[in-house]
Amino acid sequence: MIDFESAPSSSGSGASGPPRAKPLARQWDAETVEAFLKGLNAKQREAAEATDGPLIVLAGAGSGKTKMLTSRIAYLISGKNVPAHQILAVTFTNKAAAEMRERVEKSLNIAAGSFQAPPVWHGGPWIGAPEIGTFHSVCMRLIRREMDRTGFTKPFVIYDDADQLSLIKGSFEKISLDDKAVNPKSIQGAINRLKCDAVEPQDLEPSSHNLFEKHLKRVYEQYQKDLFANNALDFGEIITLAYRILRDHEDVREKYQKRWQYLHVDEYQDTNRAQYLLLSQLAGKRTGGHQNICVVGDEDQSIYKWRGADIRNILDFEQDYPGARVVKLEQNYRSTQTIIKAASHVIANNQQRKDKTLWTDNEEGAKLVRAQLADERAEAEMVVGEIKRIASEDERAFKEFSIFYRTNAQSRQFEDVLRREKIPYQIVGGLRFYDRKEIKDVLAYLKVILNPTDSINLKRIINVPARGIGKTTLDKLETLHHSESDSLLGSSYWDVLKSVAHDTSGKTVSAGTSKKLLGFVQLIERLVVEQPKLMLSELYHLILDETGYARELRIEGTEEALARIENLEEFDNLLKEFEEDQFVSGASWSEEERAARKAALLPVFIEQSSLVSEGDKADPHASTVKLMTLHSSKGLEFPVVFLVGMEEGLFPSVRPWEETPDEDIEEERRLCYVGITRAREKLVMSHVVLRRFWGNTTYQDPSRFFAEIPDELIEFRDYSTSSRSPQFRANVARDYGFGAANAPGVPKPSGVHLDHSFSQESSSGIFGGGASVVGRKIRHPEYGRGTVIATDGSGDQQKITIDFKGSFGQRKFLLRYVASFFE
DNA sequence: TTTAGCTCAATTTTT
DNA sequence: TTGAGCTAAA
Repeated sequence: MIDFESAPSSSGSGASGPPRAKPLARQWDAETVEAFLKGLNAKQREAAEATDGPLIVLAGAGSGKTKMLTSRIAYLISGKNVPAHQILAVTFTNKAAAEMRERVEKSLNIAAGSFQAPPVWHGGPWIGAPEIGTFHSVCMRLIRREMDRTGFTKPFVIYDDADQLSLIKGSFEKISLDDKAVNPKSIQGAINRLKCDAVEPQDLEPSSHNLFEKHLKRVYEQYQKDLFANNALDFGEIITLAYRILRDHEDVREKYQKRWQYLHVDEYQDTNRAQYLLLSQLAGKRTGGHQNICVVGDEDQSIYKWRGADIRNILDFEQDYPGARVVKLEQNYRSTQTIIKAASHVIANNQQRKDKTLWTDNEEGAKLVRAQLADERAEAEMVVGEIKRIASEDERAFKEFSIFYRTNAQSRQFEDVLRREKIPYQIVGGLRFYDRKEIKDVLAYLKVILNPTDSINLKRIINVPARGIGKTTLDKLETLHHSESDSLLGSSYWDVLKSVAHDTSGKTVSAGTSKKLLGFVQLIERLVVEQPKLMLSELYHLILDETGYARELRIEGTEEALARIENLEEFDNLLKEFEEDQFVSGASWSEEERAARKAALLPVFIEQSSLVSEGDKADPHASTVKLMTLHSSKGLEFPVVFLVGMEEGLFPSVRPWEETPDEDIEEERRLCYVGITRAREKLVMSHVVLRRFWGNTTYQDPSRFFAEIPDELIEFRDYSTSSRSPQFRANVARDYGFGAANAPGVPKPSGVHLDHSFSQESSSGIFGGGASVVGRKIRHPEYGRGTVIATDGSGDQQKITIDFKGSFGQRKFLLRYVASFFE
């Protein structure tokens, strides 16, 4: 391993060393340096120049924080003569990282791509480039550099959520835990939450009467072993492993504290506990860090609590880093005054926030619109109608419009109408390209070729396409595998598979079956041999040919199969593009260098594919209307925004059977704030009277967030009486036994429409007589076992507090909804 | 071994 | 309503 502390700061790379990005040997005169800072406002400039010591920048929506960050990095390099490689900047998305990299390069006026890590990376530094990447990519690089501290040896795979769930189900079997006793998905959720909090299995102390927690600890322990045995990491583990390396090895920690002298963290409000601890290892006082840490965030845009983001990280920064400088960026350059005022009024209802007031010099702009529609069909018609109208009246391109919804399920209505009207649209987010079945299948082949120890991907493809290896055979293999690993031989699933395939005695499986297995084993072995000789796309074609994957789909011939073939072709393009990227400007490379690059194609591609999201590629310039969830909208902006489904229960989202804590409502409110502040000029918010959910129909109240916007900023348009669809009428008639003529004025059942059988059963009141339920045990389908520790309210509104111990803690429920869960 | 029908569950998803 | 995952029949 190359010691990068003593590496020369000029490009004195050894004869056979890796190619390096060109060092920034340029001299910067004061005038040029000043030019970097000139475009900033006073606050932005203050933040950019406060380079030493802890700094927190509270950056409101649209306040130019990326501009500030990139100028700051450019200033560090040019004005402060900080070697570029001593600068680290972490973001959450690849897109944000790419943008930052690009903009720093641009302001330093150096060729785009100079900051790209060399594709073939041998563990040394690339002098002259700041390290800009996502938490996950930065941690992966660290882990790879320090691989000898981890026990991992081979190229590892990164398991996504689906892979993780499969592995967890396997862990259940290994410890003979019935997946009906606890739901593997809730265990998965709990494990991931624990990882976000950097809690390891040995830290858990399950109380003796809490079954869920006991199971959790056992599964978590086994799961960690299984991950290791598969040479696999999950997303949470990438962060926690990097953290543990730094925490447990002083020399490594010191090395990185020296290496990265200036830390930058974007979207700090979304960091979780593990990420927080990781940063403390690099910068913290207690760990001997330099404390040159600049975090940028907006507590009002923290919308990932449910994924472990800990809002305290941003709220408590000043305590964590005493003497921290605080700079607020409050001027918004994006939206009209009306939009900013509305957003500020909404967010002012939150308790958990810092004192920060967004303002703008922009013009007042049009009033917001609140539109009430009869049902979701009418809502979609209205939105698309408005898009057409505004597009022609204001001469706007379709790319200037966007539709935000709370849940993905809402997109369908809009898609239907957009398609009918032949308006080009694009769904941002949604199902990732890499999550499609056929892509996961071919990726699984690639991953297995790289790392046959990876049992999850091996099992995925062992009978895909169908080659006559059925459940019975798989069960036998599984049993063998378990007993083998018990005997500490440490054989992988792949080893077991090979030995069974070569066993023609007919003892374990029939001769016919072992022949089929052998066919598969030889296929993989052939591919493993061919891999280093081939370009990635050639290998891919070989896989498709040898397995007959595409052939099968072509024979199937259904529309779905054809779509899959298209995706496989798209994947081919992607591979070719990737190859070209890896070989740009490679004319002068030696044969060895070329061979090394070729061999590295597969591992580099695999890792990259595991760490990218669809959103990274969504083309903002394509002239299409963009549809996305509110979560995906963060960081984007559009001239015209439609915020749909603004109804109680849907947005803010509420689970009717459970009391919603204020914190959750606050998070929904932040989501609303994010949505509103995406709009530059026009914002239309809509809600419907009647909405169909999973087959049944409910009356919807308008979202409480409307009430938080002052009347003078918003115009109300009621389309619900004129736009009633036949479906609407039919539903009202069916559900309420009267014609639609009465409907709009009808006394609305408040809140959510209840399922009659359910509410009747519970109101008959097994516990209605006032008998205390405190101390009773309950088994909740989602949270497992718990004990009632308190009640309040009475009658229909009686609530109980249940302590689930473990990671779910105490939760409040309406008694009538959980009455049937008592043991 | 495959597949047709059944049950069950169902926010948000940067990596 | 939709989809995934599982059991019972071909």
